[in-house]
Amino acid sequence: MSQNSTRMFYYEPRGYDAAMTETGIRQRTRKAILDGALSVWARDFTATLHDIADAAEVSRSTLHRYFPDRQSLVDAAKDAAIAALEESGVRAVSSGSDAADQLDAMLRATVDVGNAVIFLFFDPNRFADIWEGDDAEDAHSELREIVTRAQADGAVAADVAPDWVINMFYAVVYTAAESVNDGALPRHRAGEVASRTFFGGLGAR
Amino acid sequence: MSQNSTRMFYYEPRGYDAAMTETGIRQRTRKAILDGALSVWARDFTATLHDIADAAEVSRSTLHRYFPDRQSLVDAAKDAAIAALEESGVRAVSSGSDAADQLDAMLRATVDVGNAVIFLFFDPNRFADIWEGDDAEDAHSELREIVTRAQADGAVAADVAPDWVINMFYAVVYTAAESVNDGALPRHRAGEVASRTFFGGLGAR
DNA sequence: CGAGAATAGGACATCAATGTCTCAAAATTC
DNA sequence: GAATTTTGAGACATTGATGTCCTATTCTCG
Repeated sequence: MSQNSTRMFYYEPRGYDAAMTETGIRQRTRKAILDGALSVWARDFTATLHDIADAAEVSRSTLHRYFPDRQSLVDAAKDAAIAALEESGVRAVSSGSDAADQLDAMLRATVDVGNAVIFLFFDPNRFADIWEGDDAEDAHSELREIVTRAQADGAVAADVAPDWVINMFYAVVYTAAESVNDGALPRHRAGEVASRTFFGGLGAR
Repeated sequence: MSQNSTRMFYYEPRGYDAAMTETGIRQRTRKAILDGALSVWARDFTATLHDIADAAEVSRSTLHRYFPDRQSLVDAAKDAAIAALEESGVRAVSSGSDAADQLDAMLRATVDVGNAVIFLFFDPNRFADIWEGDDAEDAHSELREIVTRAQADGAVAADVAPDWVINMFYAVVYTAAESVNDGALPRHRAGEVASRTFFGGLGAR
């Protein structure tokens, strides 16, 4: 036929298990896009795929090669956020048995994935389908258990409700994440600053 | 010229002071559109002008006749929300001098304008330009003063921080407003239910 | 270096939301 | 009930986001 004699492979997006069998480069690109989506959408969920491609320092073509349509990127970002959050929780809890240490580790770990937290929880309607039933309770039960124990140990003020501590926990995470996004706070100092603020305000004197 | 002999007036939108010099009908239509915008945008700020026209039971033409573009409706809705909120606060404070009565009245009044609260405050980035400086503090200072006085009177639990009470105040308002929007709670019972829940949880035993 | 892998960039079609305009019908008022 | 006001409905142009496709260029790794 009239085909050119040179090779004409234009590399197509992979199938569902793409993330499993990808080369190192593609894994890094995929991660960059997901990170960009998380940080941009955490601040404004109406942001454009163009905005996300920019944030990920990738062309829009490349973005579409990895995530054919908007929804698939939303789903992947959601999964990535949940995975990051769970991983950070596990890491923190296994940092020792002392409640105060665990709480501190959990705060720093959560600040590290602050964008994931904001992306997932900021707008209750965004992923309302996921949090129905007891899932919302379960998500916080581990943190609540640690907080209660820390209060019993005298490491955290016991004259406020655990819920108040938990609300403060997330308030600090939110503020830290926004400051990092704004560039007002260097990422490597975020955990330390958040911890200092949290315990300086709530730690037993 | 070639003009038809019959009258050809197609009534145009009015100028900036339209709301001042309007007839009763137009005032009611304008209010219906603003109410629709508030209730729809409180739940989802990305909602379409079509959605708002539907909610207001008005055609899209009519909506555009009153608010030429999206931004002008957003601005008008914002102004209406602020006015409603301030008016409800004034009404509640002047309901007596007893702190508990004032707090109860303020809660019921705020539930009445729940959509305005959600529309204005739900997404801190939405109207970030308004709340810069001390305005955010001032907006809550009156409520905080009443709460503190109610705690001193023994009408509200004093072993929690005033901020926690204020957070609960808005949490109850949010929940009530959403329930009314969902149809799960009749509007005329919202104030009563909110008040009962709020004081049943926080009132001194 | 050279083949294969990956990306950038842009042309293009599509779609949904926005905004404009016109006319007919309904509602209101006198 | 006639004049005036107001609305509903739809046709239309515009715009921005999305999604597809093709090609040249760059990168990576043996």
